[in-house]
Order: sequence, then C-alpha cells, then structure tokens
Amino acid sequence: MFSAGHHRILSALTRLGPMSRTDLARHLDLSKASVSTFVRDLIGRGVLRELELVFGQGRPSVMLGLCSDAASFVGISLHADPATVVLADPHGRVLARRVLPREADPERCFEALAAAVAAVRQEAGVEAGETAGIGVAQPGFVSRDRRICLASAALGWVDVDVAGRLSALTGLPVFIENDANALILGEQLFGPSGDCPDFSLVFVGDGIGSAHIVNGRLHRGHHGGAGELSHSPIAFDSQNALPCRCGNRGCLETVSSLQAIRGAARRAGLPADIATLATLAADGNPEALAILHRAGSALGIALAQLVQMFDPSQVVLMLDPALKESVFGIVLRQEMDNHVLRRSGVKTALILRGSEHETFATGAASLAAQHYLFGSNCT
Amino acid sequence: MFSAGHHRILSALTRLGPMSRTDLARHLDLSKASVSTFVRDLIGRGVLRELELVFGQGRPSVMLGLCSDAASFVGISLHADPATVVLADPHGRVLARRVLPREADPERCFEALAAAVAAVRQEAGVEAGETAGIGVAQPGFVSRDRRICLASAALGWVDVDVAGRLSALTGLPVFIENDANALILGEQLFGPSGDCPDFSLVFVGDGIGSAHIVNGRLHRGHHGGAGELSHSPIAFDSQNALPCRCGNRGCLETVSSLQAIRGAARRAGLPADIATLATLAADGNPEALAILHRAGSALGIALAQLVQMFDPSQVVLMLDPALKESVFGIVLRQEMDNHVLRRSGVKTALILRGSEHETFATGAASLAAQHYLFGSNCT
DNA sequence: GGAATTGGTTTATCAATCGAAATAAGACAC
DNA sequence: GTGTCTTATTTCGATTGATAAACCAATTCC
Repeated sequence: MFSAGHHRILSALTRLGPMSRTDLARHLDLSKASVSTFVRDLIGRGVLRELELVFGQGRPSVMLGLCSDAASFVGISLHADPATVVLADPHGRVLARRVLPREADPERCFEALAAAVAAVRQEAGVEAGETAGIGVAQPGFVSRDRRICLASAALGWVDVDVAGRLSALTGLPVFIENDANALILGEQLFGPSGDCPDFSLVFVGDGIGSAHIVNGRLHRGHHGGAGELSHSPIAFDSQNALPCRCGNRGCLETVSSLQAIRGAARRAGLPADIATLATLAADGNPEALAILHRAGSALGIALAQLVQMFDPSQVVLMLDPALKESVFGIVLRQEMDNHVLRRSGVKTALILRGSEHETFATGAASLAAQHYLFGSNCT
Repeated sequence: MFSAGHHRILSALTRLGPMSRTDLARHLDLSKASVSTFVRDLIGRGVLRELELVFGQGRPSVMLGLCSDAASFVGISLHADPATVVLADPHGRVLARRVLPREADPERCFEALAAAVAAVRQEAGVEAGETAGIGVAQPGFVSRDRRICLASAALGWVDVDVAGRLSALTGLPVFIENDANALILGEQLFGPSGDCPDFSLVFVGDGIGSAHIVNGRLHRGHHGGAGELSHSPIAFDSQNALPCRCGNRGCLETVSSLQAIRGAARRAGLPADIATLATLAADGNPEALAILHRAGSALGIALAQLVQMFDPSQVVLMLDPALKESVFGIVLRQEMDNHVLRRSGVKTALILRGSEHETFATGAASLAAQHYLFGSNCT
C-alpha cells in the first residue's frame, strides 16, 4: 500500500510533529523533489493534509500533518485485570474506550475482547478513520513473529495464538507485544520522547517492567527478554533477602514492586495499601519509612546500573503517584545519583510519570499504528 | 567509490565468509541479477575473486571471496603501554606488526606512531594491497564524529585531535574509537561472532571494559559511554568496599580488575603477580583463594546483570589465561549461572578467550576496514 | 543419453531519487 | 508602490538500483 518513501515521511511527521516539505527533505536526507511527489500522493490519499503557514524570510512554508481520520487503531492491554480496550487516532488520541474483566480462558477472553473492539469502533463512528489493525500488550514472552504468546505467568497462558484467534474474530490484522515493549513503543511513536534514539522506560506495578530503545529501535535481545530489570540481583547479600518467583533471592522485584511493598507492610503489621503507607511514612512512621526507603533505594541502584549499561538520554519511570511524592521517590533519585558515574557533568534525565492504566492500551495501539505508518520493516 | 549495493555484498562476504552469488542474493534479499552485476564490477576492480567450485545437485556454485590484497588496514592500539601497530588484510590477518613505547606527549606519540605505520607498510610490501586507512583504539571517551579524544585518564589526554594529526602525518584517513568498542567491532567484522546481531564483549585488564552489539550495530549510548560495566555498584554494601577512581565505592573495578586483584594481594602480603597468585590459590592458599573468589564472584554477578539487561546471544570474555583456569573462572561461571534468570532452558553462552594484546590492534584495524568495506553509513 | 536441478546472465522495464531550472509567495529596502 | 532578496515548492529530464522473466550453462541422477 505505502512504499518505503511514504513510510519514512509518515514516520517523521508522527514522531517529530508537523513540518514543511523542506524540513522533511532535510530530516530524511531526501531531495525536495522526492518529498514533493510523495507528499502530493499522501495528500491525495487523505492521509496527510496541509496545516497552517509559517512565515519566515522568504516564501512561507506549509506545515504538513497527519489527518486524524486517516486511520484508527485498536489497542488492547492485558497488562492487568481488568483489561482495557481503546480506539486511537494516528496521533495517539483515544477516541473510545472499554474496560472489561480479563478472562483466564483464552477463547472466552478473545470473544469478550472482540465484542469490546466492535463496541469502541462503533462508538467512535465515522469520525474515526478506517480501523487499520489491533495491537495487544500482554505480560510475558511473545514469539519472534509477534503472533503467539509463548508463556505468560500472569495470564496462565502457554503457546496461545493470540494474533491468529483475534484476527479471525475481528477480521483485522493483530500485532502482539510484551507489555513493557508496547509501552515504550507507544512512548516512541506518540510521546514526547519520539526523537530520542536511546532511552529507557521502567514501570513499577505489581511487578517491575522495563524496555529500551537503542539506536532508535526496540532492543528485544536474543531470547526476546532484554531489559529485564526486575530480576536484577540487588539485595542478594542482605541477610533478609527474600526468595523471588524466578527461583533466585534478592531480586529487585522482591523489594521494590508494589506487591513487595505491600507484603513488607503486611509483615510489619501496617496497612497494605500504597497510598496509606505513603501517608504513614510522611507522618514519620518508622516502619513505613523503612519499607519505602528500602524499596526506593533498591530501585535507585537498579536504575543507576541501567544508566551505566545503556547510557540512555533519558529514563522514563512510571510510578504510582503516591510513591512519586514519598520517601521512595526522594531516596530513589539520591541513590541513583550516587551510583551513576557522572561523566563530563551530563546527567541522564529521570522523568517520573504517573502510571495510568490506559497508557498500556495506547502503547498497544501504537503497534498497529507502526505497521500502518512504517510498514513491516520496523522490527 | 563503492555504492550501497557494493557495500552490502562486501559486508556479507566479510562477516559470513565466502559464498556464491545465489547465496548472496538469498542473504541480502536481492535479485540474482543485481548480485551478478555488482559482483562482476567488484571482480573487475580486483576486490573480489572467484574461489573454488562447490558441487551439489545442479550446476556447481562459484564461491566468492575478498582478495586479500584488495586493500590493507593499519590498526593502532593505545590500550596499554607499549602501544601496538599492525597492518591487517581484509580478512583481519596481521601482515606486519610493531610494538613501541606509548609516549605521553600527543605530538611525539603521533610522530612515533606515524613512523611505525610507515614501517609496517614497508615490511608488508607489495603483497599487501593499497592501505585504505588507519584505525585507532584508545582508552577513554571519543567525540561523536570519532576524530577527537575528548578525555582519556590513562593517556592523560584531553581534547586531542588524534584523527586530524595522524592523518596529517600519514596522509591516510584515520578513525578512532574507544578500546572496548574497537575490540567488539573487530570481533564482529573478523571474528566468529560476526553473524550474531546481539552479543557483548567484556575484557578484564588493568581496568574492566565492555561493549555491546545490539540489533547488529554497536551500542554507543547517548553520551558515548554505554556498556560501562566497570563501575557497576557490586560490592557497595560490604563493609570493606573500596573507593573507586570514579568517586563511588564498591565498583566492580575495585574488586575484579587486574589492578584490584594485585592490590588485594599486596595488602595480604602475597606476591602481586596474577600467575603466581593463581598458582598459590591452586595450591590451597586461603588468602589467594579468597581474593580470586571475591573477584570472580563479583564479575559473575556483573555478567549476570549484563545478561539480564542485554539478553545477548553470547558474551565474549577476554581474560588473562592464568585467571581463566583458576578459582576465578570457576566461581565466575557459577555465580553467573546462579543470578541469571533461566528462561525456557536457553542459556546464554559465555565464551572465555585469552586476552592478547594484538587483538586491540586488529580491532582498531577493523575500524578502517569497516569504512572501506561498508562506507560511512556504519555508525 | 536425456531429464532434472541448480547457478548465473541477459534484456526490457519499473520505480525511486536527484540536480537544476522554473515558479510561487512572501519580506524588505527604498 | 516597486523592485530585489529570500525561501518554499514544483516541474522536468536523467540516472541509478533493482526486478522479473526468459535464457544459457554445468553439473548429477537415472
């Protein structure tokens, strides 16, 4: 449908925002002639449109942008229960959403999801463009061709043909991806970090997930399990290192995940609720402080290691808002700063974000958007 | 000189070894027609030549290989004192070598190096092809355009225009690179790991260096300092964490580098020589055992973290042969296995290599070879 | 001695891209 | 106002990269 030239132009406009034909030629290292013909074609197809004029010295430049009704993309997050289904436009704006219980049985889950997909498409109506595809973000491992869920402990699935079944039920192309990877791809496509060729994303939920963009591309690793921060051996030589579900002891996940924090609170006889715990700590409760301190410190060290190893231009950390403001957040930064070898005064930016559930779904939608905008050559 | 098509063919033949035109077409996803024309051209230029026939079912295929006299490449290693200068052919074979003291003063250093370059070129004589360029491997940070040494603690250099000066003295194009990066690029181009899109390399010398190939390309990171394993906070909460030259305490380098091991030996009243220490440990000396155990264990944990984060298909570890066979090597593997989360039974291969000084120089030569073979689009 | 099989070349053709010239649309000086 | 300057965009051949399909070549297999 689109050629490589088309894809490059769409890619630049999506990631870097509206720009003129001449800007595009500069950015993509193409001749103005080529850009002109491609753009004419894309405008003719209703994918691009001319925006406002920008006045400078000579002739004003015509900014170009994606038509928001050029296409729409379904994003499904199975990251947590309940699952989320959204319909997004080419800018990553959510046009409609559904929240539904995450069924354990694959087939029933797919049926429920297919119904939700139909619902969001109907709700968005003609405003939205043709639906181009479905992206699915799910915890666990995904096959190399991104069609099959190889293993997901959280879902209890093994070798489930997610793409095949969902595609059969909806008639749309389906692309699946690990939840952390979907999140960072969404950030790259729709978020403000799109132009960074090297950045990392970490989220603290029940578990801890992470993903990395290296040289502008997602780093999947040889076994498809790159960037696993959660089983970093952080507290391995402490006397109270806890066993982890991975079989080792002292993994980051056993200290800094929400589950770990809640568990530690329970064991200390405190309420196992993050917000309450944060309030207690703010009021000076020593046990609450100790728990959050330990969790934040461990995560800070792990982030320092991440920065040392990957040297990203920035790290996006998605965090429960309550944690963000507590000792956790403060100690985290301190410990990270302590353990990062400062080179030439440059400090890697740590960007704290509140973790919203829908972010996973828009990340998932970005998978479908990627295929629409960039073709299949975006590994 | 060469076009993108040429470069792709040369790249495949260098990295993957000799193959037929049809193999090339398959590998590069090109039509047989295109391959044919490119190959004809390259043979005409004396870069490629037809090797033996391989007989199968139908018509036998003509294997193609690089002419070893197509070009030659100078490699300079400033990794340690003395410096090494080699002349290598397109297969990475060393045609001539010189070892010379590493001068502290940049200008005198360059003059000595230029003389050595002339010497190796003369020694190799007409057997070797036209010298295509010079690669320099040096400890420390290198500018983004790979021409200037921004800072090197080991050399005591700050903002030295290595490429400019050496180029002026020799009349050849010069490409510089961090020592670890040069090493892994050499491994990728000339070594047996060329076809792995994701692998890591770590070397234990006076310091500890590491580099990573991700998605088939060198991972430099945003500040050009990616993959720094040596300042991983490994022993940070031990009571005897040593201060590191980076300003922190308990870095991997303070425990597992050769310097650290020698230091620990001296403090324990043992001979500060790695080989002797290894022998002592083999004979059951408890202090020697403890030092090597601690060093190996720390490196093992760091490698486990590396594997968790990068998920490479293999890790190449370059080590002093004496260490390889000692407790160090054994504990290293154990600790690494303990801390790597095994997924689906696949184990990341750890390849131990004896570290030879010349390897850095051939790695440096590969920088020039890359530019000759693949053009400048190989960031 | 054919038939089958695989490797490599020729030819006509398509599509991407470029450079340079032409055209458009403003700002700016006077 | 008017002409000049600057920058944006389009038009127009020309070039290059790559292809498919047909063809020729060199073997093995039966």
